[in-house]
Amino acid sequence: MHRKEQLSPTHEMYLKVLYRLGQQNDVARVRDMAKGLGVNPGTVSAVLKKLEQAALVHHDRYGIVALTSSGTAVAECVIRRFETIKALLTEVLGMDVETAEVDACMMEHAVSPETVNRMERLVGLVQVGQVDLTALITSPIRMKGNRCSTCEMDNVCQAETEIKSEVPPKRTTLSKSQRN
Amino acid sequence: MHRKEQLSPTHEMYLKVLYRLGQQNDVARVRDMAKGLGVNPGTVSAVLKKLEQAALVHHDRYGIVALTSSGTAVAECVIRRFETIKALLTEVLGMDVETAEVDACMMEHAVSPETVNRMERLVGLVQVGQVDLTALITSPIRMKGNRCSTCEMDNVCQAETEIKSEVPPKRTTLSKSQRN
DNA sequence: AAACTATGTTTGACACGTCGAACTTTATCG
DNA sequence: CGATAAAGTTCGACGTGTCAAACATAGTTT
Repeated sequence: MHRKEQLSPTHEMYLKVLYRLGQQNDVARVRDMAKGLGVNPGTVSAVLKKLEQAALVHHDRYGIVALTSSGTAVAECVIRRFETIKALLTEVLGMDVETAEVDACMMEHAVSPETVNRMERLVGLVQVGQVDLTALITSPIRMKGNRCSTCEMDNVCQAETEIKSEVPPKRTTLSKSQRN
Repeated sequence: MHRKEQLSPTHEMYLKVLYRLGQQNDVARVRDMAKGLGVNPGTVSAVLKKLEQAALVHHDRYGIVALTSSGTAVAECVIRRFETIKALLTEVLGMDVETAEVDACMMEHAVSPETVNRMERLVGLVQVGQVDLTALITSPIRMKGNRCSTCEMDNVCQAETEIKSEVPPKRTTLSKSQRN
């Protein structure tokens, strides 16, 4: 079974935007994509050519753009990854939606299928109320080494080497094994 | 406060490898980096030039390569991200180490500082035994939409459109931005 | 239909990260 | 020391993704 070329993050983004546009506007045009991607129309034209060669989109000159069935499948896959990561960030880690979306949009191209599956499950558990970590995670009790909030500010990180341990034992939600 | 240029994933990788080499071998040379990065020595030479301009490494012609102090700081930051994500994947989601490392290596360039902080905290909670999700996450009970394990195999995803739901609607933050 | 405006395409240029091959230095060995 | 090997650099080339500007087409107006 020949494994297909891995799509670049860029191409995944193009497909994702195209999918969203299809949902919203029913049809998508080059200009919409350019807008949605924050990119030059000329660039869209160029990329569309490749996407068409890969049979992921249909696009006749000066016409509308549409996903093929495999393009749709890929887009849905990307969107699933995005939504899963976003949900993990907001619902499990308690991040704000804006940051979560930015992060998810970068991470969505980097996760393996199995990771997505497990993330999805974790999110499900939280949504179902079986697990609630937000309080714990966002509580003011800081753990050692937890101090990189301005990390990327200037690409310098205050992190220390000994990052682990030092949490007050305050058991809450289901814990099955304590190996400490 | 002028925010520094964001480093490319590539540059972050170069710094990370350099850091690791310094730890292991005490000194690092171009050939080591090339090996560690799976890349041509000529490429390393080229990239090193930029890294040097950015004052992240020292490198005199035909000599050894070393991180500057800011290079070291960046490398430590990247490594912290890597270790955090890896720990999340293995210890929280129960992934195998190999996959976790591959995933973490891609994701490490995509997470915001705050996300890392929270991931770190979650990992801490699990390590301390306050939380244990592995059994739940990996249990055979499959949830709806949890079905993309072969997703990237051929870039086609079996995921259905209705991936969500079946879980009590606990939040509604969804329909905020549609361009992501 | 002619003009004008929206939209889309092409072209030439560029930065990045990469390669392979030719060349240069440095190191080592006989 | 001088020859040879190992390591590093440079050079020319390439694919990707991007832009701006020139050009082409389609769609509306009048």
